[in-house]
Amino acid sequence: MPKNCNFIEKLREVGLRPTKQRIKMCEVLYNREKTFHFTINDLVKLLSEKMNEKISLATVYNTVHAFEKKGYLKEISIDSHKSYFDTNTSAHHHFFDEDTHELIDCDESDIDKINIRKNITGKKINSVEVLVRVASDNQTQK
Amino acid sequence: MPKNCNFIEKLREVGLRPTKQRIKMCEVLYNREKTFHFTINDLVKLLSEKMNEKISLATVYNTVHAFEKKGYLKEISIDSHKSYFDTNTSAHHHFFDEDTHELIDCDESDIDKINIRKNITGKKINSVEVLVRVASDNQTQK
DNA sequence: ATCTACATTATAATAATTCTAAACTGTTGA
DNA sequence: TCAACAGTTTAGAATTATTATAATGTAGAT
Repeated sequence: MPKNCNFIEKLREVGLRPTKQRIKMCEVLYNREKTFHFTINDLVKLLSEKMNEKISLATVYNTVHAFEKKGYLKEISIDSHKSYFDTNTSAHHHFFDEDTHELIDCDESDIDKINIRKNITGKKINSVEVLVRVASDNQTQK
Repeated sequence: MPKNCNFIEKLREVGLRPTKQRIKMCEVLYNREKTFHFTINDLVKLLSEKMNEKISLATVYNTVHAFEKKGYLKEISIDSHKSYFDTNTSAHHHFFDEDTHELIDCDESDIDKINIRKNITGKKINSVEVLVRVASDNQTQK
């Protein structure tokens, strides 16, 4: 979703009713310079800061999943304890900083096209994703 | 860990006390032809089938994590709801069958070496992993 | 303005995992 | 051989993330 677009129209287009909770979520998610990586927890915190009224946890889950289904958000698998989401829904790869638990997008040019030689009969490839785990260089201490 | 090796010695080597639970777990995990992908739930089921006495869930968690820390098992991130583990601890990539929720190892030759052009200052690359999601080819129906 | 279908909400339920404290068991060394 | 200790196992409680439920609220069409 583009920055500062008409969120009400955007929501209507995909058949989501533009409620004030959803509009607020759009603003928090998409009105920013860079793409945004977050967990549900991050998002709930941000929302309760930026909203005067409180928003129900269930609504955040429901809306995030609705957005995911409509292609406004993408889920990223990094660790098994939490779900991470990404406002950049195009096919792209990630760095994951194991010190800070931060996700960083890769540009197209950062990683060469992946060439898959294996073929599984009767199955088609849905996605190919690379996760590069990085950590502080000087881990010798500790 | 090699198949049919002396698990008692292996466990001692890394400072784990060879209890009967741990030895049984080694047998279930490593005495097989191919590498084994599993969730904690899979493992608990298998163990309770193959053991006369029951094994505590907590013990399975503890031991899996002990094995992971010692490098006998590797955790794989696929979906955020469950932890998957792999008895193949070398660097390798995976196919994930979204229909059956099965993990399949890639051989060295299945995917070309990944070339990372990006560099994050002060951080070193710990791992580079590719996950290829596949699903049934004829998804037109339904 | 009213109606209706869909949304939101608080709360309960579930699922995966971790914690806890007591009982148990390999191992070490007398 | 056996006592003692440190590391393990255990059942169950606690925690955390997520989903389900059912009552209430609200956007949008008539």
